[in-house]
Amino acid sequence: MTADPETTLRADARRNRDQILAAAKTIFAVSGPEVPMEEIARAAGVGVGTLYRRFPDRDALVRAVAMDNFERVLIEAKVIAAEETSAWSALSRLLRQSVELQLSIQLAMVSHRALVILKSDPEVRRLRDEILVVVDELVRGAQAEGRLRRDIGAGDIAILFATLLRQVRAKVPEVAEMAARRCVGIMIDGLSARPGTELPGRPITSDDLDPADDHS
Amino acid sequence: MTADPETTLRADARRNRDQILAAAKTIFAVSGPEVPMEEIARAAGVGVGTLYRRFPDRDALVRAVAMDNFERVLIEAKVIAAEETSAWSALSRLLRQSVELQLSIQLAMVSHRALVILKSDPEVRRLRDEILVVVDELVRGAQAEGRLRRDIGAGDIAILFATLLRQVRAKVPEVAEMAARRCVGIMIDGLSARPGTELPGRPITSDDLDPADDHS
DNA sequence: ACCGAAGTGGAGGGAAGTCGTCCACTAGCT
DNA sequence: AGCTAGTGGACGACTTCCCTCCACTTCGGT
Repeated sequence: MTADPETTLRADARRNRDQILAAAKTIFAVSGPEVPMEEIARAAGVGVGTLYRRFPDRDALVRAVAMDNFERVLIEAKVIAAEETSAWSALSRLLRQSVELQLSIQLAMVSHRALVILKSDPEVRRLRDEILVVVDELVRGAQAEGRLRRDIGAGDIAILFATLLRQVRAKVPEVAEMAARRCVGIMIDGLSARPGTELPGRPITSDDLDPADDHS
Repeated sequence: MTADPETTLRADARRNRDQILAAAKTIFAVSGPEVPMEEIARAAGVGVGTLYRRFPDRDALVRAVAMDNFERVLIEAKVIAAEETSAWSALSRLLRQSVELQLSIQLAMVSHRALVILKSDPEVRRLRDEILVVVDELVRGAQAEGRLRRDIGAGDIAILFATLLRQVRAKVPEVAEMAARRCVGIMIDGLSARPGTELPGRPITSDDLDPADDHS
């Protein structure tokens, strides 16, 4: 479904489509999935008309962005897992990269809006689950190696990063970016095994994150 | 300015005012300072009319909430600092409590909206600065004790917690709450001194957080 | 008990912002 | 060179939120 319509697209249209996707990814990442469509269009250097031609409505765009990102992350995760020699180093490298990769929205199922949209799309869910499987393996692996604290689940990590990576504002953009990177660093240290304190509650698994069957 | 109007208020009015403040605090904490006024009114069990009678506009409400919270936190911080025997234990206890105290918005100067509002109010700033002074002392103290990693500033901590404490959604509310608590735990561990990895950039100080002289 | 002042709720006018359509125009492809 | 896919952005409908206003209720002193 991703390869089909892309091939039949005229060259310039194709380019625009990619730009829209890229712009949307960035903007969604910092401002959530509810930003005005026009802003996305502007950032992509196209008109709203074009945007709507390509993605019939906001939901379609969100879905597309999610797909794209999940795919990228999944690949990245697999590559890293293959390259690194230990699960722990793979995990921490993946997390560090996630700043650039804007893992945020992707895991950020944390946004209610995005959540309901994605929930309905089995394909997206499948991808997401695949990612979680990889992460889960890394987690278990790193724990087996004795590098990752044992009182933790993949869900803990997901939540940690999903919430952390959004919207760190500061005086200057560079500071904000640095801040994000530092936060990740601190968190990774917090994750590593050590004689340290015990966490309250029980490890949060990926199941805990599943889209709630919402009542509202 | 806080004691004056409260005393002349009729008993029921007083009660309503408090409920509004409490509701606003909670709601701001999870959804940011831009939520519809009506929602706050509803949560407080009053009509919008009442809300507006007590706080002429949104800004006034935000200010009031900030004042109230800053005051509470400041007191709390001082008490803790006095009770605990080491700066590190004081710091980590304060941070742990911040979940309940919803330190979020207060430090969450992170929200652009709140930021500009509070920036204009010298009284609020004074309070905020006082808090930062206390935290700064704890940070330095804990570092002197060798318990807190040295490559960190009060700003790092502020950012860490401000971003972390907002809106952790999950299947069930209890899980969300637990998740928040666990995140804090992990972060505290990440903050503690250890042979661990070095952080990128330089320590972020409280100055870095100061309201930007904004161009937008 | 009673009454005046203080307080209350929520309907509704109006401002602001978004959405998605539509169509005159441009530029790829053959 | 022409046909057609593609483009941009003005625009009307609609939603959302703000805050005012006023008929009604409640408090608290006498």
